[in-house]
Amino acid sequence: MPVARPESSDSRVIAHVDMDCFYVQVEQRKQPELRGHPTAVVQYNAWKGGGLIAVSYEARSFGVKRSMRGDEAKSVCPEIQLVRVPVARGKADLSIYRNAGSEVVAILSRKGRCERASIDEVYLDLTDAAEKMLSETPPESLEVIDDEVIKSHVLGISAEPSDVRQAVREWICRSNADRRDKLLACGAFIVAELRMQVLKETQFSCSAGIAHNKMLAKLASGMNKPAQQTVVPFVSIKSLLEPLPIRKMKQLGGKLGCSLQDDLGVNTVGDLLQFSEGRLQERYGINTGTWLWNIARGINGDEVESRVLPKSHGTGKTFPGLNCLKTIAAIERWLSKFSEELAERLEVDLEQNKRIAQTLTLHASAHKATESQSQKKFPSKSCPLRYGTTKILEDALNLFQAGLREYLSSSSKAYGNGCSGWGITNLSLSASKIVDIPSGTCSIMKYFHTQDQSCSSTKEFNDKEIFEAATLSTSGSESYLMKHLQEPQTECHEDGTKMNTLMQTHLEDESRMFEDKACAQTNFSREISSLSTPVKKNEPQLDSVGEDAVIKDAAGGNRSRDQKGKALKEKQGTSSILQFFQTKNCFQEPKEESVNDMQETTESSCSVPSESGGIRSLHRGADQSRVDCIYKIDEIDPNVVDELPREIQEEVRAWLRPQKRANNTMRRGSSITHYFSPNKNL
DNA sequence: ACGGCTACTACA
DNA sequence: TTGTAGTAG
Repeated sequence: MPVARPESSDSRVIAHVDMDCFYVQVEQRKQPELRGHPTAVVQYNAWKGGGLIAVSYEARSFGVKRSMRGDEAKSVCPEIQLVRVPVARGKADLSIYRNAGSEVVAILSRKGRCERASIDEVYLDLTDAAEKMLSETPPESLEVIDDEVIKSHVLGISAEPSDVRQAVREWICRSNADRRDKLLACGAFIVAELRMQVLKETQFSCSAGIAHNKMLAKLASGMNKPAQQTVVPFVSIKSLLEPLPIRKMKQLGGKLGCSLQDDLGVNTVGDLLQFSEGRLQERYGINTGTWLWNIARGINGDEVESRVLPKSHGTGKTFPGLNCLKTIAAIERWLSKFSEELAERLEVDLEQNKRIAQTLTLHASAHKATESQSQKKFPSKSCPLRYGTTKILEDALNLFQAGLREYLSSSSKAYGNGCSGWGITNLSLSASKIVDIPSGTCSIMKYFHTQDQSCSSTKEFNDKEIFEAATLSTSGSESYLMKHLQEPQTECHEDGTKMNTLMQTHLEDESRMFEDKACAQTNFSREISSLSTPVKKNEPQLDSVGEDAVIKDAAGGNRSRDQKGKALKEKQGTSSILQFFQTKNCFQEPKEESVNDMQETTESSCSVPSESGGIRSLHRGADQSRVDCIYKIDEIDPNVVDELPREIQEEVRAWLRPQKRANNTMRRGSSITHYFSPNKNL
């Protein structure tokens, strides 16, 4: 449900930029011979020529519509060129469009706050830029005005068609105009400029709306397409909205809009004006009621959020009708592909944007197989996200099992895994709760994060530990590196349960110690501690440097590191120390024990049944960390450090150096050891 | 149950 | 916090 937000100002300059049939343009750039021809992008081709997801304007003029099948489009427009969406791992892969969208965002974000609203839509807050222009080079002072500005559509301008251009020119340059209009005029200049830049640098055309808020800008961007822009002056708002069918408004295209029509007889936005705020609140709740009252008047306080990156990554597929998945084996096959794609995208996000995702969620829809399940929805399930394809797969499978168990629980009969009882028609996996890695971690992060895929031993709970690719906590009180790049350890505790109880007391000690001895830290650990989110009182800031850490190659260390290093170097072009860390390649298929091992726990905030029928605790705060990959620190040839970029050489040397720890008895067996000890609860 | 895939927000 | 529902392109 939409919610009302106070309006910070009624003279902001907000733009909504909408790419024209974006997927088509992306394909036309790739294949220029398609330009000018009726073209559509279609995904999958098996059934009736696949479904259209983007249609060029040439094709639209033939009556081709989105959501037609490919065959249908061909019959309406025989010369249409159908371009298939790329397929990877047996499913549609939209990454080329996502990446193209990023190109556009990079340009549009130059002039003000930029919010990526979808793969092909962006909101801009150009208030500051417009005010600057108005004070420095107001439109009335300009001698030449770009044609792209003159071609703007300005709502409410009355002129004969032959005079429109002149009327727009005058509106833009009026020296006695309302300040709000002048700001919008400046916005029109800025947006025209941006759109030209986008065209020049990406070859993509776009349309835009320029108004005083997001809602109006969005409305306007769709009014004149393709490759045009539309301005909504303040005085035109009323006449724009009054006759507008209610369902044209964003957020009112679905059930809410339907309810307004059916229950209140509201067919246009103007019709809404007759209802008091109280009445609307009565019917739709405080928030939505106020929101409705506001939008009827063109009031919308939504801020343009500064966000150019997505808040989540997802991948999934539908399996309609007889294609539904009926066995765990089939589920696993697909989850495996999804895990791969997700891990890949997360990896790119980490590398490019220094962000990590914290939550893995599995969504599914199920076929109704029995009456008892017919109404029941397959529940979605989440758990902490661990990086690496195999870990994601392992967790996803557990989430699925948990969901399935719940889904089937109501049915009178107990269904086995066979081909009985259920069929999955939609399955997807997503990664969310993405947070930035604090700056300063990046230098070293780059060199270690890539170990994820290769680092997937499931004997992890019994191993000594040093690195963890990425794991997470729900507490948010520890640093990223603490969770991911663990210090060498001095001890290995096998009993996670005991450790947990010990931890509580040790944490406080550790916290005090940290404050006292912060300067004794190595560079490496200093970086670690600098990463920490601001320390709250009583929240431990952990720090520990293992003196005699044993770092071993979890793969067994049979090959010399030089061999392994060379092999990887050629393949990946990375420095050898990194390869050393990467080459443990302790790639193992998940073993059942890894799940069956799980002990029952009573304190978990979220428990899912494990395959063995035990309970697997998912959110355990600080105890999330596991470590899989182990190295012998003295196996690292100090010379390879020279191959690292200078900015991290010191960090690594300090870390490799035997620690001088005069007064460090507390460190041995200190809380970090417990903190990162094997945790059988997870 | 053939409009597939993705992603966001609000809410309980 | 996790999970659901609604919305949109």
